Amino acid sequence: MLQVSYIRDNREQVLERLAVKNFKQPDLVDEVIQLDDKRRQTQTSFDNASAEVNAAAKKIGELMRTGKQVEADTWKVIAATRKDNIKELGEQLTGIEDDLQQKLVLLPNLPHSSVPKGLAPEENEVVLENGAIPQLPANALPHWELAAKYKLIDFELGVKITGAGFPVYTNKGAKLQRALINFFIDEAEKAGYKEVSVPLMVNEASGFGTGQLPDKEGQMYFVTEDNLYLIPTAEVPITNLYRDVILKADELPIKNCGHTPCFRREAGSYGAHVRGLNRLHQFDKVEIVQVVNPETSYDVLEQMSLHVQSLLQKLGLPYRVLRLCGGDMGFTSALTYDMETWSAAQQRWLEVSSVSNFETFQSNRLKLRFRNAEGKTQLAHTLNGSALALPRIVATLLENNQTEKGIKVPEVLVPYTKFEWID
RNA sequence: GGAGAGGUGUCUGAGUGGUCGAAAGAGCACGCCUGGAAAGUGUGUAUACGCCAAAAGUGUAUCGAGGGUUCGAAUCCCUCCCUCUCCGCCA
Repeated sequence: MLQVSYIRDNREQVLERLAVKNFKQPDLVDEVIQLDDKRRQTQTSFDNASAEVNAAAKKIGELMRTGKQVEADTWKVIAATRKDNIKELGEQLTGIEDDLQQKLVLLPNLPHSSVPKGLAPEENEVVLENGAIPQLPANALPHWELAAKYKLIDFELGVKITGAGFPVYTNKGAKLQRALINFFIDEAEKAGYKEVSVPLMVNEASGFGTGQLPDKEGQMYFVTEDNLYLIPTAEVPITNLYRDVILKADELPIKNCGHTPCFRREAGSYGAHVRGLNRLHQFDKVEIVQVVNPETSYDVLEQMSLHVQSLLQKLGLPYRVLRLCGGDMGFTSALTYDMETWSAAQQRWLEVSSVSNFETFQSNRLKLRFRNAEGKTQLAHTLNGSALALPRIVATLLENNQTEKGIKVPEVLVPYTKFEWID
């Protein structure tokens, strides 16, 4: 959520930045400013009226104590007449605040100055490409066929017990999952992230804090009986650990990592391009999250990007890094890098990670602050990234490493899988 | 699921209608003391919003949330949420 004070002081710039994101309702900006003007006026009236009544109440207290009953009664009458006025002003004020809030949550985060303008994924900027694109023989199989051939994943069983998009991993497929999770967590810890294990369901306040609500409730599974959402990413519980927290400056940066399953409804996105592991309702992911001093957040973003890249390098996967254009960026992000690996059998890039700086967009909702050098509270910056999401990594590993003998397990994973070949 | 207790500042914890943004202690920060430290001692120590060019200052709100009674509510009443304890059930 953008800060009203910022919008008020930087109207032109806000409009300019929103245009980069192709934001469709720029009028909201002025509506917010107007509502804020009204809010402040009303608050001043309310405060002044309350101050009068408070003073009268105090006076009555004194008069009562000194036994001046009659005089106290006359003040009571005066105070009573002000009451309706205060009540009305108070109702006006909360009404305005609600309106303001409602409009405010519709405004997306402002993109960083380096974000390219653009509407569609094709306009994302390729920052770099790394790793040789493997040339597979003509009879190379896509991962869903490999998964069947080597009995690694049983999609049909998943359909039976739950439904489409909930695969069952079997044999070395299950082992590979666990190996990747442990590898990713170990790498994150080496990079200074502290592991946390968090709930997989969150309440509404948490959903709001990281920006999933009220915007994207359709994407999350909702447990109606208990009013809880299944997490679409560990970002939600991990970042919300710091909701309503004021940190000391020397507690920054906070670096957490965690593995969780992620649940996404992915409503309306069925089709050939989501075959196999390409898009699932449930998948595993290791997430890295940081809470940092605003001065350092863009350096941190680069570090996080490099961390994700190092994982892909160690796994020997060819990848590219994209700087998302305004139109393809998420609602909450100021700058996002997507990492994609080349899926050799499908002949396409698959997104395996997304690393974002949210600046104060989340922390403003979370009330996540720190005490700065002047001793004042200031909103921290939050960032997160997948490091990494499993299914598409599994997909490319299987596809890219297939040989006539079987599938070669990357060297770095062997200590975790305890086997070198899937055959 | 049944029965009970309770939600106060960073924490412990007092506070049953006015002098309460809130005692006391702990913690923390700064100062004094000390060769240095501990102990001791002094001071300070919530957040948000408004007014003000800004600092200073000042006003308002906030004692789980919302509503009510009252001139006045942490304190009384109602509704909701949450936590804890015991019993039951169970990994």
